[in-house]
Amino acid sequence: MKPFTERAVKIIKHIPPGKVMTYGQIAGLAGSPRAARQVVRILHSMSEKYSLPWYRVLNSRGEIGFRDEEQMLTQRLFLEAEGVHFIDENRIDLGEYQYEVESGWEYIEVSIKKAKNNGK
DNA sequence: ACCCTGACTTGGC
DNA sequence: GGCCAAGCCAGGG
Repeated sequence: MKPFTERAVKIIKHIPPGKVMTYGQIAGLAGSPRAARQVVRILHSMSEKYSLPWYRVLNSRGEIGFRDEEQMLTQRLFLEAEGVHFIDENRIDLGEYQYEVESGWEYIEVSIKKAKNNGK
């Protein structure tokens, strides 16, 4: 797995319950700000394999990306189960739920290490 | 090795 | 607000 992919996977796994991140935001933190589509690819092909909380990733407008009604509903139910309130059929308030990372990738790395230490 | 696929984002009309 | 084009690229067939 390439470094970008590896970092993106770590970031996605690191999103806390009840919070969301956008495709572009993840791409930026992983080191390639314009690679939102790669994040899509990762979610599409690796969610199951790496147990990713895929439903916590939305587009830059705070909407669920799926066009398909059933998949969209599935994602919405996952989020609502974590307390996320929808202001529209498929849209949430990013200002309220977006997981903001202050200082880039380094911060994520530190947080992951902390989480590991807590687990010991 | 080439080709296609993706749930995207941003900036510029 | 909408439409368009460009940027991005690993994994599977």
